[in-house]
Amino acid sequence: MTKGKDAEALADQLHSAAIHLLRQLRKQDDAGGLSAPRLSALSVVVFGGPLTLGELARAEQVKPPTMTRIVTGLEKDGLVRRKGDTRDRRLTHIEATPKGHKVLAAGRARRVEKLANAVGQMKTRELAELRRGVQLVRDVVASMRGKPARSSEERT
Amino acid sequence: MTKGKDAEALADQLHSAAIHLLRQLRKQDDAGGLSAPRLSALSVVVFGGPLTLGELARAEQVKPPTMTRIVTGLEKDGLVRRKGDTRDRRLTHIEATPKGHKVLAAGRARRVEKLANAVGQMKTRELAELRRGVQLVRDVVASMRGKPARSSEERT
DNA sequence: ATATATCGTTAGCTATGCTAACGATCTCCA
DNA sequence: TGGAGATCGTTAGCATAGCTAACGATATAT
Repeated sequence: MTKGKDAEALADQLHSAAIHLLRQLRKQDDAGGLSAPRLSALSVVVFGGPLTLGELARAEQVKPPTMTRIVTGLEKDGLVRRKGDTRDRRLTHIEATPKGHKVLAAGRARRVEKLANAVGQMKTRELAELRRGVQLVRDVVASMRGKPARSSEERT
Repeated sequence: MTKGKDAEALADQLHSAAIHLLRQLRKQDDAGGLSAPRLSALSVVVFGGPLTLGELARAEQVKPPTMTRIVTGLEKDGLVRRKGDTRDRRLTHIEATPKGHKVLAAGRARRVEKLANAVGQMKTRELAELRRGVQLVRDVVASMRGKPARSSEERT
């Protein structure tokens, strides 16, 4: 079946493209003092309202200790705040500061500075195709996340 | 201009999708003892023939010290070999061992185990769209790599 | 009231990325 | 020919991110 071969080649290309894209974007992010994981977490907090640390960890698909450190870093930079919960005092709510909002906006502008240069020169048609491709990648990630991989045998 | 807004939103989604995709894939890679950077470097060596360390670093868009360590790790696992150059003894050529070839193949199979599960269930039409999207991402990365970002003012 | 479960943190490991500085080697030119 | 300067890979040292294991504080259920 050639469909399987296609999937295989596509997997590699997707993998490689993702790696190289992130390496490029990180250069921009670093310039603004925000690493990719921090930026991603901040973005969730800004748009997703206040969250507990555990929720944030799950959203970012990371273990709690890792999120603890990311949040600590963001807090040290004054981008988010920790707030205790009066009802359940085990919980820590994370919320974005005004500075967090500003920095996120600035960071996006900086990233887009480069991407817009490349993407802005694309034809409208290509833009639509790219958007479609991104959506498909999101679907793929979601379905990987949900179900465990079936073995070749089961897949028959 | 709505095109710019589109590009901005698309940049974020692309960024986020790349991060989450790699997080998923890394789980599989780790199972085989190969992290994403090592796998990527090994892949270049296997398919790109013997390379010097510097060439490999440039191919992977990484600084030489970083590549030194990645290669050291791969070498310790018996996946690549360092070979001196008789003419220019400053150079170190990196070549894949038979085991390197085998492990690369196995690693790809493992990744595809999951991706194929998701991708294999896609309609042929969606497969084509995804492939197109990946190609566009590669183009975007390439054009980011080539030219420095022009400022908003210059872009007019 | 006590046992169990949950939440976030700390401690400690490995890996990736960087810059700075160095030793070895090559190249070029006086 | 010989010395200055460039190039290559490595080492050293720093920061970040990911993990597991173990713990203290708090909630919940029996």
